[in-house]
Amino acid sequence: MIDLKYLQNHFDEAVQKLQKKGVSSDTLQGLKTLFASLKAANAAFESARAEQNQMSKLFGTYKREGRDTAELKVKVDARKEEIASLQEAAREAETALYRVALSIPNFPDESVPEGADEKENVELHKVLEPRSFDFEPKEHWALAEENGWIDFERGVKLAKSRFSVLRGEAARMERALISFFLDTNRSKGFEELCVPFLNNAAMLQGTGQLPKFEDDLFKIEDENLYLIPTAEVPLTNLYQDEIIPEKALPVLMTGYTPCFRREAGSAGRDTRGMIRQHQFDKVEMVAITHPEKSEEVFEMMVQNASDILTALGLPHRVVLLCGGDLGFSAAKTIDLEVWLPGQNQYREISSISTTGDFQARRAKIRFKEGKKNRLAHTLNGSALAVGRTLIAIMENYQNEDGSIEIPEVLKRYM
RNA sequence: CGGGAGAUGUCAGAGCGGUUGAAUGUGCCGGUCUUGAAAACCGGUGAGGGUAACACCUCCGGGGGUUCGAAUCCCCCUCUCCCGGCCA
Repeated sequence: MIDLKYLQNHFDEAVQKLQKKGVSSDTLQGLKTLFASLKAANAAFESARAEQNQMSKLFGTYKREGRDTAELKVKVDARKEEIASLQEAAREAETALYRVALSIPNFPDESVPEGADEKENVELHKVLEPRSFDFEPKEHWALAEENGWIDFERGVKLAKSRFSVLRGEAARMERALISFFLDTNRSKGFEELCVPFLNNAAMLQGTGQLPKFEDDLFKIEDENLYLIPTAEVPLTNLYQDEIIPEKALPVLMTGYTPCFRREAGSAGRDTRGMIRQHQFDKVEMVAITHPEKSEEVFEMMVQNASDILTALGLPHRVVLLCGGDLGFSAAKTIDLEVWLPGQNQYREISSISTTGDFQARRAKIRFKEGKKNRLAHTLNGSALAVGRTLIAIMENYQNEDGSIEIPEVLKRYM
């Protein structure tokens, strides 16, 4: 959630910043008004309640002194209804405010370039030269079929479309990649965690998936739980509603989880192959930092993900997202796009974001700074998306006969 | 899933319906003492909102109710622990 006091005191700046994310000034004006209404309603209710409390306390005094309380009771009763309605008004004001506030995206960081969509993202640099092929490189689904690595049909049979089954060497490589990623992250100081793949609504609200993006989630109706769309949800919310000692910062976590996404808005996109599935494996990094240290940790996370790709020998480029392409919670995002020779293009394989204090404010993740509690910064990033790495290896390590080499660093895992 | 017990501040653990936001112990911070440390003693120490700072409001698992007034009484839910069933 954005800082409502900031919105109140620096309205024009706020409008300007959120323009990059397509939020109208009318919406923000409405939010500002709701915030003012809440404060007014609270003030009215609280002063009425204060009077009531004082009168109630008198009963104790009167009784001890043996005085009659009948007159006092009449006085209190007279205001009862009024106070109840003031309380109701304050509650309604709060509900109205949060209904809007929770659906407002985060402010983009100053360093985020202007732009409407992914076409205006800025390539920062490339790592590794794509190899040249003396034959026509195939796309991963063709290679998958030739090698019997991915069983798309039976995945659909077991569940529905956009589910698939990895078989044999592919299944082993999936497992090898997970281990390789976790080990690498651990060597950079990230604690490895194994977390629930179902989280409750409060957690999904904490990281920003709810209330706005419920349609993108798989929900277990009977239990009121959601399949996580990314390990960012459980890892970040591990510290929801907690106050972390300053010396424990930064908290660096990594974990492997499957991720589940309805892909509600992407009908027709990437229907072929394993690029976009309802279920995929991912190893995630999450950091909770002191606000002054988040930039530094962000750079480290980008470097780490890039280093993993480099270690695998996968050519990639580092891209700074423009304002229009930023996600809901993100203040700043860098994508790593891996080269897919079969598709002859770069495709996203990792996305590293800082949310500033946006998620921390929602999830109440704070730390002790001296005597004061302060909102932390939260960051997250893939290192890496496992299925897409598998695809990248297939396409980059293919031979003319359709066979696939195993990257050197993975050999000890297979 | 069935039966019993419980949910209070870092933790432990009190709390007749009214000066209890909460005894006491413990932990932590500061001070006295000490060459230093320990011990002892003194003081401070939950969160959110609000304020220039006070005041003030809210929070004793969550929600609702009774009452002038609820941590204390009633109802519902959730969670934890113990017993039984089932089970990786």
